[in-house]
Amino acid sequence: MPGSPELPALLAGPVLEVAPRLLGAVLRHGDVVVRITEVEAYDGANDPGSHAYRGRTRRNAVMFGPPGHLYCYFTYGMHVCCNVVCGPEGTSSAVLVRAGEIVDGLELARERRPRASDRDLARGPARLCSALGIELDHDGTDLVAGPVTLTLGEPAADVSTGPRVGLRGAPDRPWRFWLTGEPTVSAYRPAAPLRRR
DNA sequence: GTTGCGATGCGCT
DNA sequence: GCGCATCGCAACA
Repeated sequence: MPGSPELPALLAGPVLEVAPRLLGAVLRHGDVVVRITEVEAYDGANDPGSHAYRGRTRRNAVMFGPPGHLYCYFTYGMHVCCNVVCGPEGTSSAVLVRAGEIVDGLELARERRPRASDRDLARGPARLCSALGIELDHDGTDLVAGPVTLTLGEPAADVSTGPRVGLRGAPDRPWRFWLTGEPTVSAYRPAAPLRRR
């Protein structure tokens, strides 16, 4: 099922305007469909918290490309997280998809995450990718053509904002957005200091 | 609900 | 080598 052809134009605006527009949008991969409930904005070269802050590398190359593509990365030795690339081509901003509600394909999502409650199936960026079956191979996916597709809805009516989760290197900016009152929004954890081994 | 900590491997300095 | 846009589990409140 292809996405809407006007998606890239809708995502080409400033990241702080695009990020809240993704709340309530629908991310689909095969039979599993997620309604996005929580995101974070990353402002490319201007943002010490962004993977693109120190310039282009092989890993972050997709962030520098056109909007409407998926940037996937591997972290903590075992997890995949995904972002929606936004802003005009040549800039490097993106929106991390942090959490969502499964709205279709519940059985398959449960198979992929057998120990999670339904509320936790896509509560957290790595959990969301796991439930959707998104892997590193999906880095660079065109979100109109698929296999992963994004469909925007109407702008959300009740949006909350706060500091981003788990960053050590960046000053706190209120660039996390979520649907107020949603039970599927991930619990806030401030960045933890390093522990000795 | 909270806090503490180990798992795990790649990207980058 | 060091650090990481995390998670699941155990223990506690």
